[in-house]
Amino acid sequence: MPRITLPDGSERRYEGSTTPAEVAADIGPGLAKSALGAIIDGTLSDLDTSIDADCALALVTAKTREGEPDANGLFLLRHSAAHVMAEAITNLFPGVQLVYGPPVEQGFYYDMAFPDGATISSEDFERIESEMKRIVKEDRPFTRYEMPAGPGLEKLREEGSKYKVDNAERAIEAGSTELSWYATGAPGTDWEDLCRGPHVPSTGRIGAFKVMNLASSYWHGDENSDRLTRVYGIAFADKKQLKRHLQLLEEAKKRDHRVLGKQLRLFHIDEQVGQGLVLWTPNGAVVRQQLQDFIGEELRKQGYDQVFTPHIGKLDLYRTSGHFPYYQESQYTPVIDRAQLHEFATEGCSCSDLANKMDEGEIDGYLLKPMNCPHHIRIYASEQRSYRDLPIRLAEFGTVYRWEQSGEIGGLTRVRGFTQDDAHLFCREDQIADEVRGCLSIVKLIFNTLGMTDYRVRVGTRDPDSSKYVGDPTNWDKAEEACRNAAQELGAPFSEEPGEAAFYGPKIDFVVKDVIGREWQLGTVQVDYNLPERFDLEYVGADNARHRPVMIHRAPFGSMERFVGVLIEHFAGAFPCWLAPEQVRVLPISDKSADYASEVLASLKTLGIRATVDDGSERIQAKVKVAADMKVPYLAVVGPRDAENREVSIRAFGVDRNLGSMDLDEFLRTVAAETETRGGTRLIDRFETTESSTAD
RNA sequence: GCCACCGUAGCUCAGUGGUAGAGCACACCCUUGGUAAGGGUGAGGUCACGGGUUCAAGUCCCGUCGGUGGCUCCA
Repeated sequence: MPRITLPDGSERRYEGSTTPAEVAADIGPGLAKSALGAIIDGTLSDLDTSIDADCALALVTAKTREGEPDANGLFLLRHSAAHVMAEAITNLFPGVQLVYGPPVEQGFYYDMAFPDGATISSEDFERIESEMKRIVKEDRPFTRYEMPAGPGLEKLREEGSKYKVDNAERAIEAGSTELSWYATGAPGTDWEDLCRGPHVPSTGRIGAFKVMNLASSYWHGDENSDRLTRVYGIAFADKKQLKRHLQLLEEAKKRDHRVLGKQLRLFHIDEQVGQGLVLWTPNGAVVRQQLQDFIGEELRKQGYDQVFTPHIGKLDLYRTSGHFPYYQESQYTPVIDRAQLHEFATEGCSCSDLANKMDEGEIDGYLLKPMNCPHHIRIYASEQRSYRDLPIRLAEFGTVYRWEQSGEIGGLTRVRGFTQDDAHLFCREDQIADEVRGCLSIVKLIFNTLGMTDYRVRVGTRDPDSSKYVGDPTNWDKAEEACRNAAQELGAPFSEEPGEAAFYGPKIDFVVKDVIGREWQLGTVQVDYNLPERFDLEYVGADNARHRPVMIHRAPFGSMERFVGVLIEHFAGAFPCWLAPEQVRVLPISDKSADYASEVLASLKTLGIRATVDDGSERIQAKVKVAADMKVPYLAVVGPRDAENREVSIRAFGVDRNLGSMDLDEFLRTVAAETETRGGTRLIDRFETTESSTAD
């Protein structure tokens, strides 16, 4: 006699076994109609799962009470939609082998292997969708059936589905004694798929869906294994939600830093220069420079020393650091002495001979630096260091070059040449905790100033079962503890990921999302026991003996390229006044106010404010529109009335009206103060406004 | 690197094997106006590049370069 506890605490008793569907029907016909699945003692389950014992039960519907899509409801819908899509594709493309089709954050996908010669393209999406519509319209029930592991495997082998056999074997290895299938309709006659479930009750419950795009993937994610075709789709409970989702995607496109980068002329990537090599145009250069000034100022306050180092270094340097031998495939090919190269050529040396000689150190070329640390290390090693000198903090906006795979490059977020806000701290063991904390305090300050609160922190610690790590385990424990504590103090969501430490030390990573939901690692703080060893670094201790310092690598924003890319999307291109390429645009009403306009402009420039004047012959409406398109924070409209009173009429980006006039000197002072305080005080706060963010 | 799609004016994009198009931007002229585009005229093209098929290619085929989405990778 199961006793069922509902989320509100109420209880229901049943004679013999029951199902969530029955419970839903008992609660009300509306719920019975809208229920998609159930959570039984915390496990998401089918609506017709039989309940024989006491349990806690929550029914899952497509929407929460607030009318938002329910995460579990979406999971069920999308998982089920994946089946429907797979059936549709199987019907349309005979011979397709199914691999794996889970729901994911942005919808669902199904991996499949097409028979030799067969291909699918986005032109097929419409056909697939019509076929899916047919299946949905038939409203066939998702029917689960189970078989013991042995016969189940036998069945799959007979069907010749290599990938499904593999899936089943993995499930059995993981402890399953039974395999389950879901038929869309009647087992034996209708389409079916090996699947753990759960699913919505019937295909008709999938209210709205769309096949989104195609991609390739590898079986087991292994590039040496079979290449699979992955078809992505999205599903919602109703058409309205789907429409909203597609609209949001459109909106997101407008925030895309690649789109805004062109529109606002922030940067340019040129085919003739090279893939993944960013040209910072004047507007973007302002944003970057402002950030660098900000970061640099904070670093000086925290006792960092600025250094500059060249873009290349001897190959041997990177042999010592280990970069060249271990990460060769992600570096640009070394630059080799012309005479030496010529000599080898006349000897008839082959390319592979050359590569070998390079590996073995018989050729000493130069490498475009993949990291800044070796140069900074040589600065540390250039003088005798005492324990009293530590910590030594060497900072540089250092440009590094990495040979990223061509398919991975794009926009500002993944490039081949980038400038890190890099620094290396050389310290004593007992200073690690303080130094790590110091690194994070800069991150916190800058993220707060920019209003970037939507980031998460990963703490990578070592895998206790592995022996790949260098350094003393008790020191590791201390360093990990320092990272953990510092991350916690930061106040952002953080996760500890055992096994994610580098072999040379634990690390803290900062991760943000872009407009299309992709996560990007920005900065990192890494404790390093390895490089000081490799370079035989030392300092003289209070005991007059030589000791090994510990290094901390830290680039809290990762690279200026990626960070500015993320920042463009964060602000949707509408930078706060202190960062904006153009802070103020002066708009004369007509030629009659041209003289006053140039006077205003000159005053702004004298104060170092980035300003321009729009002295075209357009009407003021057009000038306002054009300035709004460029997302200029403040517009100073000047006409005869303003000139007479030595005032300007102010308009701010995001506020769709004239804010009124202000005394010219006061305006100048206020904008200058806003710039100086990096938004600490703002001109706009002097007006009663409700800022809208949808001004474009 | 792999799979799919894409590359036409400065930008955003139409274009059915048969004369290269639009809007915006740009130049010039008219308009001198008070807060999200006044009006006119004009200039602007090796249709990414290289081959091929065809009487004829922006359009079809192959290759290269570049872009987009995903996979893999990211010290």
